[in-house]
Amino acid sequence: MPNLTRVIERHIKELFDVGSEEASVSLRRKELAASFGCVPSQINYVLRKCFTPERGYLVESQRGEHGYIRIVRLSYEDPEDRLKHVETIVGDSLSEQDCKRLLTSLQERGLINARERLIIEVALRHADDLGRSEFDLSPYKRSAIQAEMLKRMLRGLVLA
Amino acid sequence: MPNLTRVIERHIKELFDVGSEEASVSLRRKELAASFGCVPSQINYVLRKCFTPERGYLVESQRGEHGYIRIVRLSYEDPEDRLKHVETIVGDSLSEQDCKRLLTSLQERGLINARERLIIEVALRHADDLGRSEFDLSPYKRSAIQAEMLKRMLRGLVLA
DNA sequence: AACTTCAAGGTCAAGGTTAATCAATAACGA
DNA sequence: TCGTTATTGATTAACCTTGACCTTGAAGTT
Repeated sequence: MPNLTRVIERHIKELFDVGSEEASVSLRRKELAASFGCVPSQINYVLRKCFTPERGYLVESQRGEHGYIRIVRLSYEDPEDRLKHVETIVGDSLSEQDCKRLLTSLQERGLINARERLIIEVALRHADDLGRSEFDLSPYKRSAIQAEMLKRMLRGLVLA
Repeated sequence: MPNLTRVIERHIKELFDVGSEEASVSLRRKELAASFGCVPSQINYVLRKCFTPERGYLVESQRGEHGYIRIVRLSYEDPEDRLKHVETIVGDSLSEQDCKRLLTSLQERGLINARERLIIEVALRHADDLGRSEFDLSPYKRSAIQAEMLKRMLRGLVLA
């Protein structure tokens, strides 16, 4: 028997499929857990593990009576290859120059637009600022952090 | 039967819509409560929960005879005002919850879209991850870093 | 003007319901 | 075996609803 987390992940993804065009699904944590015979917090584990922004999902929830968990999908599944492509380009560390070149290239190919690029550049710059002035990190370490951050941001986006 | 709070929230928001661009609506607590068959303090709960500054609203009221409650929808017309509003709400540090509320509100008003929100959340998450697991920062410090990063990311977007 | 009335709205805490978190443990895979 | 991933359950936090009690302020009364 495959592990429960995978089963639940697949089940949730199927909920998206039946709604074909549906970009979000709602569920009740307690019921879902009951239907899989597991403890409710198992659902949180699956969400934290598989339905992250980095994978193109946003999760919102409500407690109390009429509580729910809603999962919004912003991208279609299984663009693993494109994803790999991005990771290869970014690598483990990249210079400011490389970063700019990459973003320009993505923008030219229509994978991101000007506003999206702006957010990304601001975030990376801030991380770099902090790394230098607050934590006194080496240039290499800072560029490694930027690379990781860039990959995460692109992961969720490039899929769509 | 969806929960009462949501129903009342939606009802109040519709009052804004019918007034087409009206910046505020007035209502009487007792009457509104009666029309929904609930206790008057339920109205206060809805106001406290749904019509807060981070969601883009202000509430003022008058007691005594001829009392009333007025709900003002903050104007997002002027870019400078929007920026000021964002900076006020974010401040030096803000909870995960307030962050989500602000982003939701900005998204509802069309100031950011889902993809933009996704990048923002990824960047904040990554900063938080790093702060915790790599640099062992206190929760307050992490939230301060996230606040600064959020303000920077929104600055360019909100002014556009 | 000072006082009283009383019709508004405000506050708070209790009680029930549901989701999130976290740390400990178990299971798995290299 | 060792490190990662999965699972669990106890605790915590968030949400909704209600109702008892408090505060304010306009209008009437003296």
